[in-house]
Amino acid sequence: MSTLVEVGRLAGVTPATVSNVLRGRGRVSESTRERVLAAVQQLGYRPNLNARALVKGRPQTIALIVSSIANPFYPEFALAVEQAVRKHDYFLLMCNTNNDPAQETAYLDAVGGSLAQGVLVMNADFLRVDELIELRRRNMPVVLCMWEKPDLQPELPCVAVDFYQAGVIAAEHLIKLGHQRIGAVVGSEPTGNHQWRYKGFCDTLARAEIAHPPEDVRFTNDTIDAGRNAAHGLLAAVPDLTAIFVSNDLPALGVLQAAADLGLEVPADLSVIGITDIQFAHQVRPALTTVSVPIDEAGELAVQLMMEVIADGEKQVPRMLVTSTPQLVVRASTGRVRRSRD
Amino acid sequence: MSTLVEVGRLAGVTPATVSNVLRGRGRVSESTRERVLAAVQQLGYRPNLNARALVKGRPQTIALIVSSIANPFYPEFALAVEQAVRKHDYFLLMCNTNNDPAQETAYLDAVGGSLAQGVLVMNADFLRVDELIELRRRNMPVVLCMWEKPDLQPELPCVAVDFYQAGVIAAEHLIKLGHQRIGAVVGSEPTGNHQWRYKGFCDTLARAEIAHPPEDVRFTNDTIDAGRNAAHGLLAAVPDLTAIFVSNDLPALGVLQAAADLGLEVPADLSVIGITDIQFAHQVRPALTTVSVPIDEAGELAVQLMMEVIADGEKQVPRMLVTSTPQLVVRASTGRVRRSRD
DNA sequence: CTGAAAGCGCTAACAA
DNA sequence: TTGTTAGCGCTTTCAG
Repeated sequence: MSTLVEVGRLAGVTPATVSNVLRGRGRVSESTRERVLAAVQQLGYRPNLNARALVKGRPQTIALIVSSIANPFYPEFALAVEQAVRKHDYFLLMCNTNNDPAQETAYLDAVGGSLAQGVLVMNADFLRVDELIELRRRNMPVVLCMWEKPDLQPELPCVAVDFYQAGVIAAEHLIKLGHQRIGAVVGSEPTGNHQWRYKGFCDTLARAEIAHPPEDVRFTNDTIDAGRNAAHGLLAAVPDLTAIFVSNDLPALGVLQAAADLGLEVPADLSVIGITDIQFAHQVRPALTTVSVPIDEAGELAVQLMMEVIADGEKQVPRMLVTSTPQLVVRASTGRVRRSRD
Repeated sequence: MSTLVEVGRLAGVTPATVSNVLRGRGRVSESTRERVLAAVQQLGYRPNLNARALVKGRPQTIALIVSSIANPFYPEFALAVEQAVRKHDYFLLMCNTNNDPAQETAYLDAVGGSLAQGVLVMNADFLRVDELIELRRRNMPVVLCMWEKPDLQPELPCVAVDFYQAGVIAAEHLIKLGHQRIGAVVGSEPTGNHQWRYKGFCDTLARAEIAHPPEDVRFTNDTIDAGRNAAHGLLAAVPDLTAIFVSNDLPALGVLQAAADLGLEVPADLSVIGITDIQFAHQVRPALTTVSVPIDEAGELAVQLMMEVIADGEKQVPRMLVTSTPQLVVRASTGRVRRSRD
């Protein structure tokens, strides 16, 4: 690993000059520039990013904290974020807390130790928000990535997706198809992450004067297996459901499986709709009808907001960027009510 | 962001002493230790990792280069790597080249500029291996993560998975079920990444004296869509296939879809087997029979090898760590030959 | 247009 | 047991 002074020595100039030609600062004569560039080439010089980060006070790194990359939604988002971050010449540090508070603390400490210039946080739920606010107080830029409630500004800058509206859209679709008894599988606690989606769904049903008694809903986890189990329970308890609203695609895939297990035809016997539109949604059979959320856009906005926050420095006023509205994507898992099951 | 000197000032000692208590080096009296710790607490001090990296010559960061995190296999592996890396107190830098040479070069340059202490490379294929060897010559530890040919040592240290054997296992399973005309969908060029898997398959067929003419194979890409299209073509051209070997789970999922499209019952009309056992393999219906490769183990071995290489310093002898053998996982997509299709 | 010098925050001898 | 010193590789005034 050669250094600036070695390059300088080879080119017969001082390190300062090398630094200048390398970043196009200061006026340098054509001849020295060429000599320097040649030396750089010859030595295969690469600037030491740590040294640079040290003198600049902050590294060219943004951390993305997610609870688990195992959920296929996160990689999709992480990819979007990474691309966006690269456009601004930053690097992405992946931080999987894996729902482990110890990991999370370790990451936050490291980031606080200027391992990164800012933190993008995916699942504010799984993190002790206090720690984030604490971090922010230390002038560490923090941006929340997937705030689910656009009409409620959290204490930190965030990118919001209108998941309430996604719930509304899903419900409207089902209602329009003539469904009158619609079950729900929610991939979180009643007061958890998915509550707004469910609320959008419920409010819409109420507006259409469609009954939705408490036994028609199951609260569970955000996984395929959980979705399948919940659907089994739900369908056993309430056999005359003709449709199920699921708060996320992953459990929706599980509901689809439960239908298959029970010999139910989708959508003839049962319609299923999810939310998010992860890649796999259109790769299962029957392909999943869902309400797509703008993942890439959210990633880009998050990074954009991060850049603003970084630029603003001290006066980090909490701010919210809202993505475009989720969109209905009709595929094969929803259809008109045809007949009641026997 | 407070610094060592500030902490020292508050505790009435010099930065060196603070450094010592913080890392348990040198003998420090109990009383000063306590005073220092209190000061650290009070100021919320976090060591500046850049400064540390600079003086130590290398940061606590390992880079993982993958061609695209969009392929669901990579996140699974990335997760495993991240966990392993954390166990050694390193951080993981995610580097998605996205099959873009410019990105790749940018990453490699950055890593060369000591953004990371070592590089884990997922898809040696997509990278100009020369660049990696060049990097290694600069004393940058490089480890290849998923070498497919255990009996051929590449020029760099690597973790190998016996994919040839995986092909053998898949073929044996199909043969044992009585299949005599077995098609193949390979998710790479004939000389690409998946060639060894396919070779294992072919050799096994030959050993069993089962014919496998060239028209029974399709070479395509490693995606669901590609698998589906290839299967459509294959089944149209060779209708009397009773089973299809697929070199990876993703295209195997596509083959399953093609079967559904064509009204073929799996496995009654057609058996399908994949390789890898990604999470989704058991979450589609019919669940995919596959040959599982030890993803977590590969991740751990890769990191372990990386630690060795880092410790060894100069004398980086190329070395290979081989994971345990892939295992047959029988699910619902393969079965005995029942009848020929009409 | 180029050089000299200081300093980012930390660690690691070596002194005291 | 603690302090002093030097320096990691780079950027950035400020002089020349």
